[in-house]
Amino acid sequence: MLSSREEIVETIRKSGHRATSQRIVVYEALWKAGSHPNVSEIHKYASKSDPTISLATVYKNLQLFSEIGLVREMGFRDGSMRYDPDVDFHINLVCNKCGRIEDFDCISLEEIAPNLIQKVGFEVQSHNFEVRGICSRCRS
Amino acid sequence: MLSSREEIVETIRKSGHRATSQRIVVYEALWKAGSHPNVSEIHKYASKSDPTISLATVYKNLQLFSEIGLVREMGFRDGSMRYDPDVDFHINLVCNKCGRIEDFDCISLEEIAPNLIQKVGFEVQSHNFEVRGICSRCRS
DNA sequence: TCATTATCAATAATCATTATTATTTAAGTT
DNA sequence: AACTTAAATAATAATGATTATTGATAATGA
Repeated sequence: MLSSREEIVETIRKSGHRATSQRIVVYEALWKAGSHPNVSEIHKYASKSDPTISLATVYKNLQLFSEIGLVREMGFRDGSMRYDPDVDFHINLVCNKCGRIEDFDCISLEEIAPNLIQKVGFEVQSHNFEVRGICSRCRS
Repeated sequence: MLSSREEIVETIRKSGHRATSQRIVVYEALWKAGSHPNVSEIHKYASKSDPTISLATVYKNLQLFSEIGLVREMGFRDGSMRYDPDVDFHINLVCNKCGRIEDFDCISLEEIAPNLIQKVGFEVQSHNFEVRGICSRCRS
């Protein structure tokens, strides 16, 4: 997580984009909105800081953040996209009953599939590792 | 892959559902439609066997197949759902440029995250392991 | 056969996302 | 500090995938 406003501004600038107030608001909302939020949840939180921020702006900036590696997109069963600000490799345990998503740390992608670039010529940019089932709460 | 019509019929019946001619057509179309097709591609192929089959029927039956483990759903960036009839654990290498999806066999989920059920009480039902980047064709 | 119930086709409705357009603004330049 | 201009924004219309609805049809069990 980029903690200070200056860090966020710098990261966005470095990527060749403008550090607008809306972008900072969206990035902060991403963390406030809880675990793996979807766009409307992020928009809800962003609206608290900037009541006039448009939904389209939230969409666009989440896309930008995804491109510059600040967030990870997770395509979802219900047709909505969710966003995970933790871009490190891990498993998302998704409960099929309650929909809750739990992070689970595991061995690295390099250990699971070593040398993808040399073996099959595939250059890794991002990853999304979902395991679906029933969580502990729903089982008990 | 369930190769014979009898095998398909039996699998659907065992799950407590009717083995209608439309279901068999959809299941067969799933394989004919090539690698990781989306719903409209599957519908296109199903229509060749049954010209009156409805898009909604294809949707419903793919959902059913997913529930009974005959197919794996893959939520996608473009908002459409894709279907992978290979339900064994593997990595889907998705190219961000051309959209092509390549399968990559790797070590098992049990080796990556042993005893999920004992460790965190999570009961695994299905999985979707996506690694995105640039494929060999697009890099050269 | 008849009754029951799942499934079906057709299409309308929904909802997430993207495109459009006129306006505003960040950030470099003078 | 004012000027310039491409980039970003707000508001909203358009798109497109998916789901809901409804009346018809067909499988299954009594």
